[in-house]
Amino acid sequence: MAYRTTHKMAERKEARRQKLLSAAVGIFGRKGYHAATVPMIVRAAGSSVGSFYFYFRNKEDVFAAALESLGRRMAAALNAAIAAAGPSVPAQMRAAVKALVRFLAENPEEARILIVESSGLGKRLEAVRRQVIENHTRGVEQGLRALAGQLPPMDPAVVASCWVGSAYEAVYRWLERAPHERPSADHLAEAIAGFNLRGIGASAKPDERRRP
Amino acid sequence: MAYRTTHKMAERKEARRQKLLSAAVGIFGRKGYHAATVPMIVRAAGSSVGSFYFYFRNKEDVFAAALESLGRRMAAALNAAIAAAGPSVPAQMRAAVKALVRFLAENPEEARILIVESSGLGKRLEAVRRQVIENHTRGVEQGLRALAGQLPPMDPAVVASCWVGSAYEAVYRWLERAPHERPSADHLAEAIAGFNLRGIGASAKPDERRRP
Amino acid sequence: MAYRTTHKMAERKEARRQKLLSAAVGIFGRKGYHAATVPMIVRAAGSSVGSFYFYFRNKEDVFAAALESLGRRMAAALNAAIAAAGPSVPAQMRAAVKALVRFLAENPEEARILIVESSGLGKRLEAVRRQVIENHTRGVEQGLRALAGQLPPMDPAVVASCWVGSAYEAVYRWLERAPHERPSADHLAEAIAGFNLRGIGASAKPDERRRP
Amino acid sequence: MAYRTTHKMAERKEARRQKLLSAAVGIFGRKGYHAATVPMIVRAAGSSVGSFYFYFRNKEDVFAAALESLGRRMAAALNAAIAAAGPSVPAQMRAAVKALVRFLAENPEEARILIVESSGLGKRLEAVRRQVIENHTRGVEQGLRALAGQLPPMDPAVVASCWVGSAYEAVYRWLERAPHERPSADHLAEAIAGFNLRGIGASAKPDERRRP
DNA sequence: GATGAATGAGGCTTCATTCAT
DNA sequence: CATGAATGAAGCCTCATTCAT
Repeated sequence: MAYRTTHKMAERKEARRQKLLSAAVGIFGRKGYHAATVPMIVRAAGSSVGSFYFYFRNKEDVFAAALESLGRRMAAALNAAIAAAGPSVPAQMRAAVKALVRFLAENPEEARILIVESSGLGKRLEAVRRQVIENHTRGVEQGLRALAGQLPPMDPAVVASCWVGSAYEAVYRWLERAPHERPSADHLAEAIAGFNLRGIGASAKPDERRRP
Repeated sequence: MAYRTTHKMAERKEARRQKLLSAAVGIFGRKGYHAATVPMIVRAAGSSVGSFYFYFRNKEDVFAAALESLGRRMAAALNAAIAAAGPSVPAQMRAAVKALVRFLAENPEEARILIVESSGLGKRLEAVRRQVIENHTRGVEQGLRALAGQLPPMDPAVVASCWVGSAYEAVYRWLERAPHERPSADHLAEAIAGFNLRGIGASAKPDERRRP
Repeated sequence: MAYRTTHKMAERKEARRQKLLSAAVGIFGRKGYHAATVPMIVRAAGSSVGSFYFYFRNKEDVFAAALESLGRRMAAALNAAIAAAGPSVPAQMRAAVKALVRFLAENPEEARILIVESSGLGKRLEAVRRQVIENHTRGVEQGLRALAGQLPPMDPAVVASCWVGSAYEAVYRWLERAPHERPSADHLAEAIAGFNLRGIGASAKPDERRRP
Repeated sequence: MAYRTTHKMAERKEARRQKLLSAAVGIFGRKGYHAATVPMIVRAAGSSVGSFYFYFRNKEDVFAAALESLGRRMAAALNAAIAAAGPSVPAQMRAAVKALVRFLAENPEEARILIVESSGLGKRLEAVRRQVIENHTRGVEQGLRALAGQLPPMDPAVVASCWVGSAYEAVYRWLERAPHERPSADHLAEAIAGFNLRGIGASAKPDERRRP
């Protein structure tokens, strides 16, 4: 019976950690890293500072955890979209862009953490943030290399940066607008995908993407 | 009569202000807004806290001043490049991208202020920062509208964001690399310009840009 | 279960607050509001700045708390004296004067806070300070109105001010003298009471106070 | 001619000093000692900090000067009133009260400096302030001693304090009210004088004051 | 494990005062 | 003499982190 109790305890423990983590995401996304305080987070989580420091080494630590969780979830979303897009690399890339936009649009607090509120936080955190973006960029870069022969000559590293940069900036600006006065997330995704696909020299038309 | 020497004094005054301002740019660019402290700035400027608060209302104020100066200088650089590029709009846009990259490559501290080290600035400062980028974006948007008929259909607002986003992100990533292991700024600019011009559906080849 | 010991903790908490508060009273009474610094107070209380700001919002806040506690205790002392003085209003008023003098003589630091060390407190604090005196004055005014028919005609509002002003100033001057070269607090109280009772036209002799 | 120039210069010098001094009175009376800043004062005087420190040793110094000037002018007003009141001591004392009230009512900023804003400013200034009030109190005390035989027995020192305390407090409270909702200064003065004269056991009726 | 009181380093800012022009 | 830029000491306050209960 002991291990069962232990099991439940572990579950509770993890649950509490998650509650703190998601409260932190909310506060960080809304206030930014510096304006967020540990008391704020624990209040939002219905917990206590003591608990906070039991589950996380320090403030930086939750932020990193938030970023990492975000990275995992984003990667999962992208991979799922890519897998569902069939074998055509351009189609995959388009699907990935759309998945990214949808993900960020549905998780605006996390989007803010990734795009806005995590710059300039010092070596450690900047590294974690870049990790997320680098992963993404690297994925794009691979796609580009796979298509190398069929595209105009270009520097894949730079162009991959352009690809993700254009997406993030466009989403950022879109998020800044009041929800009722901005186009749909799908329209946004389409526009970004079009720009990027044309940018790499691939056909930009969504309906033609698998045709010969 | 000594106290009438208003002229030289005004010069010295302005000089001191500039010294503080550029010291602030340096610190902000290197450490970020939050990690930068007023004592750091005044030490770097060879000045004193008292002087600092004589010339600027507060820390936020210098940052805004830095950002504004940066915005002005950047706009000047872009405009000069555009003016020199002749009447072809695509040529102008290409020239602007190259000027932007060159400017940021030559002023890496200011680039960092604008792109990286600016998280959690609070409404006011974030607005000033965005202003700089918005101005830029708006310029691009105008270019796009001017070319409307000759380009594939696209949402100019979104595409303008993509345009500047791709540039900033690519420059950012370029700046992160050690100076000796990165391609030349010109190569970078060329690659970005290529991507962007293709992205909007214009010819991407630099040599064709002025032909009818 | 340890963390359930809420009772003892609450006691300790209140004790700590009280210690800070009374240390503050001491410093404020000795140095005045402006010359008193938070570090001084916490040192006197054997506490820390952090704790100070845990218990009080800011320096103004402690001062207000000190003033309010003082007001309560003073009112209690006056009311007790009045209650013990029997039904004769003049006797009550005399008793109140004596109680006031005794209270201030026994709490010289608080007396200083109330009477002397309180310049330039800003609207908010000055209002709290005046509140204490106003309460007192209002009490006197009520007494005067109760006696209206039996006294020479007078403006009760002004006369009430005179009543309390004479007491505070006399006490202040008395406190300024070195303890060994001043008359007894009782003598002082008697003299003030005599002056004030004569001032309102009531019999000033203590022994006659209850006769018809 | 030289001495004439010197003369004029001395005049100008004195004039500038006076301008600073009266500007200081205004600011001190309105803001209090601590909230008043040297820049504020010099701006109000149309002068400069440099000048300020030429004419006064420091901030404390102007405050003391303001207080001293106030003391002189008040003493002059009281003495004039006393001289005009004829030989009857009670009449003189009544006249002095009325003159005091009138003076303070006509110079509310100075009244604030004397009564409110100069407490708790440290040894030196407190001494200057007390000087002003002590002078006044001493005058009252002398009157009391002159009347000794004709009055009920009382402690002249304490009673003199009561006398001035009642006046200052009543005036203070009167000044706090909005100008349009307070009784006339004369009414105030009459009420205070009545209280005080009764308080020392002298006849309180103004019209009977010179009768045998 | 949970709690929240306690700590103190360190940031921002003000302002009296000085002194070169 | 006038001016106002320059200085820096000192105060208030925040908040990440620790630790006794």
